[in-house]
Amino acid sequence: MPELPDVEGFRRELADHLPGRVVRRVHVLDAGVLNGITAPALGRRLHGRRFAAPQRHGKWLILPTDHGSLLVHSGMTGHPYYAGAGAPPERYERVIIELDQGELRYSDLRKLRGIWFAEDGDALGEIVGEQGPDALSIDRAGFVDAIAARRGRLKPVLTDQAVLAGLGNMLADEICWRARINPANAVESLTVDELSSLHRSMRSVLRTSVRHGCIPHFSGWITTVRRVVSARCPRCETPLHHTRIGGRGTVWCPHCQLWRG
DNA sequence: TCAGTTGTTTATAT
DNA sequence: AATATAAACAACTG
Repeated sequence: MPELPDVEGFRRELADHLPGRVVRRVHVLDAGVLNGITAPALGRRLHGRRFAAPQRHGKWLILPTDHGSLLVHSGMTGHPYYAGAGAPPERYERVIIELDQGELRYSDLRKLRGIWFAEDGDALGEIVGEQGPDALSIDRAGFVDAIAARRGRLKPVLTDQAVLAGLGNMLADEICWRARINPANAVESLTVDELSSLHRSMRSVLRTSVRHGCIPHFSGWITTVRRVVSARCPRCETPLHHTRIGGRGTVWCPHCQLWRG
């Protein structure tokens, strides 16, 4: 599930509870979510540390303390959250960090990504890898700069975190559909107007999604019907096409989003 | 039983 | 150097 809007929702929730909290004890229920650090070492690093305000870049959640940062990438199924002490556990709880008030928890069904610890900014940069500008805050000129220098098909470029950080498979389809551009079109083929339209669609889709903490299931959104068999375009009723672009399931309207290679 | 899945990395090929 | 593809990671669901 987690793309930029979900992670921003996690950040918002933690921002209400985490700043100022001090780590009392770390319980690693499943070390499979830890990366580059053992459970005892994580306990030593975090013990007594005080959390500051949580931050986000793309799909990365950054939880700074007074010495080093906890980094969380939720993969497809991860959920970092704050819980009052004694709150019932989620189904796939993996880590519980006891605080002086309440707990910071991480649950994750599939464990595709997980948790890292960065001692400093250099370590953080190594862990998150090359990241483009955050999709939520980029302006039109920055968007065009990031996208237009690339070649290849539009969708894989939009979802490349080194180009633009935060967009995932579903957001990319929603944005392309909103902008009436085929996700398989070559980036080189995009006109100035189409790039502007893409940026406008991205802003609009992100703003609404961030407000909801996820891509909303509204009628009039293509995401809502992407898994429905024989689904039709919410705009023109043409049967939607399903294909695979860049190895990912992709849905688009053959009438609204003309293909030109 | 088998295909598919909202994310990313790695290896291999073009 | 960039881009494309497939497989792998893990644990489900239909």
